[in-house]
This record gives sequence, structure tokens and C-alpha cells, in this order.
Amino acid sequence: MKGTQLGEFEELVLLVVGILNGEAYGISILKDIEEHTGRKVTVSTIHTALYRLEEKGFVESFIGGASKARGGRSKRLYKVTAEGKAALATARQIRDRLWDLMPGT
Amino acid sequence: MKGTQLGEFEELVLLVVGILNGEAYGISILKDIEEHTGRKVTVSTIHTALYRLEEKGFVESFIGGASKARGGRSKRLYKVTAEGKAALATARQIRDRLWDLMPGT
DNA sequence: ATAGGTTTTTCTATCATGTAGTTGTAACGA
DNA sequence: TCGTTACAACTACATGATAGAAAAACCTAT
Repeated sequence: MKGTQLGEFEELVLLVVGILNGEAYGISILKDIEEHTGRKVTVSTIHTALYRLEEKGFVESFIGGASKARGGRSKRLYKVTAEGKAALATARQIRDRLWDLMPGT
Repeated sequence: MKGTQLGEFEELVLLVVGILNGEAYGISILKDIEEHTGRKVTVSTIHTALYRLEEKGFVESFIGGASKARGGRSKRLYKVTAEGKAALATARQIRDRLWDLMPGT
């Protein structure tokens, strides 16, 4: 059976794609992850995650139009689908509920 | 280099171990996960996750004393370590920060 | 004391996810 | 048209997720 579960890194990427709201592509996602989590990853790591997320229907992509400073291949932009948002919300909700049950501080 | 990152299922198990507060072992964890998340897994899945969590220093275990109704091997009880708690808190904190940056609802 | 049945852990094997090195491709300016 | 730049895609391997089956330990009754 094809995996439909959201992995931990996939979840992170998905969140960042959501935040970048239309401006998400390999490099911008990389920068955001590094900035917000301090975690160092390579672009290819992001791309594989994006590929799998797209297979699962959690993101959709399209080639961005031309127009940028100096050279460069055209970007592939990503956007979170409704299923993606639902998956994120569910994951969050489950964890929140569990935290509420946690004793002590 | 030995992995130190917390996987998505590992995080779930770790949370439940925290909630069960001293009464956590294979079956009780299984029940709790099923109850709180609706997710169906087998006991061996839990045990392998626990094994890795222990390797990483996020839980510690000891054999529980005798005393139970009918038959049965003695339980191995698990408890979250300080490192484990820290790892959980960090994961949560990072996601919360990202959610705050999320546009829309 | 031993033979069955029960509860729980360990072993082993496979598939999914995480990670990065390397290679390929398109746009731009000289 | 050639090199440089900014990217994406390919390939390969490490780690995490998952479960089937076997073994261990404990209880009870004979």
C-alpha cells in the first residue's frame, strides 16, 4: 500500500510552503527552513520531499513565469492543496490534544 | 553519524509515554495511541520505536515488578528522560512558531 | 513439578522517509 | 555561441516505520 502518512520532514516542508504562500520553490523553502529552525539541509532534500508530497496530493506545482535578475532556470512553484491543509491541521490537533493530557508542567 | 532526530511516529510514542506517566509499556501505549488517534498499529511497531527512542536517550526503561491478574511475562516500563522532554518541547515550539507565520485562517 | 494457556517482549524482514552528491537544463549577458 | 548562474531532476544510500512470527516469563491447575 502506498504511504499516505505525513513524515516529520515532509510536515515541516509543507508548513513552510504554506507560509510562503505562492512564492514557494526549492531555494526559498530552503532559506525559510534554515532561518526558522536553524536546521541545515540541501536543496535536493527539499526537492525529494516536495516530490513525495505532490504524489500524496498535499501540494501542487506549476512552472513560474520568466522574469528574474540574472540567468537561472525557471522556478517550479508549489502550493498547499486542501488535502495538505487538512493533513497539517489534523497532525497539529492530535498533538495538541495529547499535550493537554500531559501531566506535570 | 548516529541519527538524533525525532521521527513522526517516535514523537507520538514519546508523547504517550509521557502521558502514561510511569505506567507506559507496549500494550498500554498501543491502547492509548489507538484511543487518542484512531490509528491502528501493532505492538511490535511500538517496541521498535521504543528501542530507537532509548538508543537516542529520550526514554529509559526498567522491568516492572511482579503482580498481575493471570499469567504474562513481566512488563518493561518506560519513562521519558529530560532529553526526551526537551526534544518534545523543541519540536512543538518550532511548529507553533511556523503556524503563527501562516497566512489565512 | 510439569504442562497449558496468557501476556508481553524480542527477532527478523520489508517498505517508506530522510538526506545529499551529482548531473541535467534553461535563462541571461558578454 | 559560449560561459556563468540559478535552478530542478536523477540516483543512491542511511534512517525510520511497520508488522509477522518466535521466544520468554509468569500464572494456574492437574
